[in-house]
Amino acid sequence: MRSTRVTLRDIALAVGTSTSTVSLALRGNTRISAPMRERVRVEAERLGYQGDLAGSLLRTANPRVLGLLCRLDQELHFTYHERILALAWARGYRVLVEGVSEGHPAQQAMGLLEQFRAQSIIVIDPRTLEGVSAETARVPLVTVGQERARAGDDLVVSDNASGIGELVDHLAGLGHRRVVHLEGPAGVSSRARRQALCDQAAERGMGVETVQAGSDLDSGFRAMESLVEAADGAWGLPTAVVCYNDQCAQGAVIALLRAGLSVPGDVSVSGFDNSRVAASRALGLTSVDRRPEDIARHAVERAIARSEGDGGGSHLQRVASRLVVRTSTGPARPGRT
Amino acid sequence: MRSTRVTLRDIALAVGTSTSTVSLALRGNTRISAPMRERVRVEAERLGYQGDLAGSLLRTANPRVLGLLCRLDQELHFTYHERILALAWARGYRVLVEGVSEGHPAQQAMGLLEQFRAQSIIVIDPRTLEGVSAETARVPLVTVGQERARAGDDLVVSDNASGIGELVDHLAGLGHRRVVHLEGPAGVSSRARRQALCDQAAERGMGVETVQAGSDLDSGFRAMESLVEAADGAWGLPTAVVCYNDQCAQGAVIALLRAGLSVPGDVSVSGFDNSRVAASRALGLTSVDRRPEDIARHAVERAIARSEGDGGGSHLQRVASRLVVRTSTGPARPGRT
DNA sequence: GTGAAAGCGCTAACAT
DNA sequence: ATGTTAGCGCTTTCAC
Repeated sequence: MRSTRVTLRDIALAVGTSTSTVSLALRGNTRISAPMRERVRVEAERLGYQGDLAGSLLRTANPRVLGLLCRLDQELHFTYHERILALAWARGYRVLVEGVSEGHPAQQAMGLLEQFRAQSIIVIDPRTLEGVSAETARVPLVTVGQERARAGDDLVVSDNASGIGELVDHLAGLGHRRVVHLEGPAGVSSRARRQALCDQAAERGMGVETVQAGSDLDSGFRAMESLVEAADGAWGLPTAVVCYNDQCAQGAVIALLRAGLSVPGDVSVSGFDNSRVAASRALGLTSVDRRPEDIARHAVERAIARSEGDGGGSHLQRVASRLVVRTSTGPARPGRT
Repeated sequence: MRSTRVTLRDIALAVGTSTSTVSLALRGNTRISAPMRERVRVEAERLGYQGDLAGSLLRTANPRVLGLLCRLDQELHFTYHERILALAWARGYRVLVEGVSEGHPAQQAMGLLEQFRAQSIIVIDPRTLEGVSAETARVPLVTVGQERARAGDDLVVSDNASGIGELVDHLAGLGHRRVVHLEGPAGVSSRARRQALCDQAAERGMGVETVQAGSDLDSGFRAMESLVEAADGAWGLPTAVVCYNDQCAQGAVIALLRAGLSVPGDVSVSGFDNSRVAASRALGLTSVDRRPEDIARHAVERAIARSEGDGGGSHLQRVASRLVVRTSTGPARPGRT
């Protein structure tokens, strides 16, 4: 809790050299002799030197700072965030994270990142930028999602088809001939996922019926509650329900259990995103994994390239998803459709 | 995506004045005449001026930057984070958020905040600093949790007793004479909560039996699974279960439902934290709310005071919790203990 | 009411 | 192999 900061100058004075030597030495530049580098390192340690980014930021052309804009209340965004931080750090980049939420609009968040000199910004899900014209951004954007936040930028997109294809195969193999899809909230992502499901199911001669639900626990709960009411017993229910995401699936499972039905005995349920709850023993949701590590890797890759001045055309990276089978899906009850 | 930044100098040149005037004008200093302030504002807008914190940070003694260290994978931390951001922003402070996670240890996170000149740091839950000697921090810390991260710092603490007292009253009123407590992970927080429950229950002549569980879905699920197995039917089960937090409670509910039991018909279940899942219709958990808005308010208050040089003794703020009753608790089945 | 000048801590170009 | 110098964009005296 010392009031005055230890600077390069303090180290230089202590070692008896110049600030520029200290600066280079601390960054491990080989222009400085090994022994000198060591002496500097030791002295910096002793004085408790903590670099000041303000000075560094100001001077250098590429301060190696990336921005990240996401909605941290969504677990998947948190997963991306974690991976992105680790990867960027390993490459010597710092990441400034801004979580967009009700009390902290995207406009503010974006401004702050630019004020701190983020050289390029990774945006998880274009909807995070709702209310901001992406055009106002003065830096390159790398979007993770189904569509670019702004033309000319880079995009890392999940390929839903692969994982959903595996899911449909899995369900067909278990004898399910018809599935109900609990659809997500209106939007590109939801549409893309539904389209993929319909396409893949059609190819395999499986029927899909779509019901409006949403992305959270209660959307799934309510939608399933309605289905159960309308069905009047297990015989009127579909044998399998494919949900927009894991939260929605969780709601659906709870509704089934509350109705005295068994999962997967009476109804099989699948989710999407392979989140923590999916992996839990309590639910054991069969779910589609989007390989967040790979997505994060590509996003960081592009963000760094852009921050280093790569202005070449807008890149597109497609990452295949894959199915993770757990206990929430099982054989279709014979005799039911 | 312009390559070169618009600076104060650019605005000054355009308006035909000096950078110092522009600087003062943009910050609304009344030393500058109103018409001049307006001209500067307009020109800044026209040029798309975006302040550069690097310069500002470097020059000014109190750059009005707070740091926030939390575990963003926990919903409650996210809630605090959101409130803190909004409150700090309203008072003209920026907040740099660092989410500690596996790939991004507390040491790194703390270092980064200091490098960016955070004047004081709010730490949600002292366990967030695991692996870091808090003594190394060169700035004041404000801890939110049950104990200080470092002696001499400020603490904002949840008063468990008030909410848990209400909970015990509520359960007693419903006819419950004995409750089982699903305890959280070993640690101060868990201990404090258990102690509060035992104290409050003792005062009202209610019996408490403690079972080791944890803080997540599966801890609750497993613990409840064991209880159900051991009980062999509803008659051997407690009439009410008080869980460490909402996640744990959720696991407990799912275990009960899977066993064909009803909540609250057979067993009442309560949580802690009043999270989104507690408020969901699917679960409707009776839960203890910690008034995160108030906690956030006090934390921001102290952090700002410290950043402005308030060195006076270490403050302690206690925030009362309160019960939120929902549908997961109901009358005890008559005849059962 | 406004401008000139100094300097925050750092890095990069240019000496030596 | 190391030191000197200039300057990043901003705020803050201090002088007018």
